[in-house]
Amino acid sequence: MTAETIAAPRPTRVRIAPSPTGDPHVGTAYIGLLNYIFAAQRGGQFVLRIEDTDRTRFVSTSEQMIFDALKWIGLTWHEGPDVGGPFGPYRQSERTEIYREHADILLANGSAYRSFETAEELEEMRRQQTAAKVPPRYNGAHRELSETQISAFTAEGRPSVIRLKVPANGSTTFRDELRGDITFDHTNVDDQVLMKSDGFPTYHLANVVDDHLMGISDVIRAEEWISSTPKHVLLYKAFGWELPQFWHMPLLRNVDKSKISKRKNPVSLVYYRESGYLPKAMLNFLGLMGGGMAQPTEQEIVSRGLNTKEGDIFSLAEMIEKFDFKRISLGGPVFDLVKLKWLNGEYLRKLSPEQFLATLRETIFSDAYLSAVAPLVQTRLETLGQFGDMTGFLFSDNVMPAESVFLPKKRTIEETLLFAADQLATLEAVAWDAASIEADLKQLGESRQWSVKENFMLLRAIISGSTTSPPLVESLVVFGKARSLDRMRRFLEVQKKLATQRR
RNA sequence: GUCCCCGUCGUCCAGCGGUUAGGACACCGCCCUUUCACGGCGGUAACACGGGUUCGAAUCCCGUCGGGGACGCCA
Repeated sequence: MTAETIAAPRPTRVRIAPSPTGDPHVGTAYIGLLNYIFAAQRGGQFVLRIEDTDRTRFVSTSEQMIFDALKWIGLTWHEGPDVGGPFGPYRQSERTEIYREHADILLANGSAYRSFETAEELEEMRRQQTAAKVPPRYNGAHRELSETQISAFTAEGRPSVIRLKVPANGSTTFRDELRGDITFDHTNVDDQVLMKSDGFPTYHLANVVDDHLMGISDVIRAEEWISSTPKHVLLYKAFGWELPQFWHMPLLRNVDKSKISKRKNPVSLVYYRESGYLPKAMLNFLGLMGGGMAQPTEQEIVSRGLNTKEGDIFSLAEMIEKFDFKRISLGGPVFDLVKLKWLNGEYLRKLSPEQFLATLRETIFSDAYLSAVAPLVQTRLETLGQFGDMTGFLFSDNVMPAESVFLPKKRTIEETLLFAADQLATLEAVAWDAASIEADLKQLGESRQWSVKENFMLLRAIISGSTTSPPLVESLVVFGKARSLDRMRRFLEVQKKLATQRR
């Protein structure tokens, strides 16, 4: 089969489909921006769909944070859970009946089958395959189950999943608009689970069904999806649906070129907002990633009297005007905080003194923030001038305690860093209120034989950079989860590096 | 390990068969300046390697090497 599908002209409709599993991610903003521009350039529609089919990772506050973060950088959408639209609902958890019906269609036409292995059995299978150095893949044991076997399993009450029946032979080729044809041999395409045993669909089914039902013409998503695209193509074909065009964007990277991750780089948009980055700078920076913007030529710079930096500084409107998807560079761009900061500084300097003051008052010196900080120190200070001394770490972007500050007397550096990592893991999982933080931290200390004093002093040092500070837990609450966790992660990364260097 | 994608200064981009390989960030130096920053000027720094194709290759083809991604009842 070939990828040549004569695409009937259809209206441009694109979407982003974030999962509400935590803080809104810079990658979501990046792909969101690209989709937004794509739609704007073609007079199309930009849809926001919430993919909340994994109830184990679901975070209830996440959806609203995603809306807020996208609006913060200046993106809006024509259809979505909050604004509605003709193709709703836009939350996958509200569409389960639709997926069930479509899974039944696949079952009926032989494109999918029921499989009754338990998660443990599958894990064991993968373990053995990995040990034998063969690619971990479903072994197909239940591909050809007879009706009587299926009835028997069902009668036993065994839970089942529905898997895609990938043809044993042949291959699937699809066209990536940036890369050209990409072919996967079917021996390398796994019988993907489509419906989980809890009745929810996996990404692959839900995504294809929704994209089709919502009339999505162009799927613009991150490169990490390339290897599952053949499964999606197989699904479109099994349903007899027209394929969308696929545009796989390069993946944002850490400094070491690996896929961007919170351990090595702040990735929460909440972090950037609360740390005082301007949304315009963030948007501009994301637009820089992967190219796409034609830089002004030497002649343009001269004739239009542009600054030479002009090539790197542009607005959303300019992006819509000039961004060219066919120009995108395929090498994964490093998310370089240093350059982001420079850009942010450029935007800050452009502000009039009045605007600058107003911006400070809306952001890091907002009434909301100050009124949360003030009670922490009111009883502790003797002059107002001490306010800055006591709360500096809550307004700072760069805190790193010396070893003499954070290292408990009777602990080695190794066990201290290990414990700090445990603190991080604990706080990552906790609801961000004083009682929960305190309880979980204390529980961790007990289980690791760390005294309350050692425990809280270490964290105090990491967060405040000092052994003296306003109350720790309250400070954490005020400082916010995104920034607190990031400070802890930076601490760990830096100290681990220093520790290895010493060895 | 298997499959797929990618490969121009440290980083982000420009370059689309003929350029002294260009710009920005970072770095270094000089100027401005009581300091720092801003600003101005200048500098260091790259076509991964090997074969082709061509009069001519960073640009086209193949291979090698390197990097990344995927391989979940996560998305």
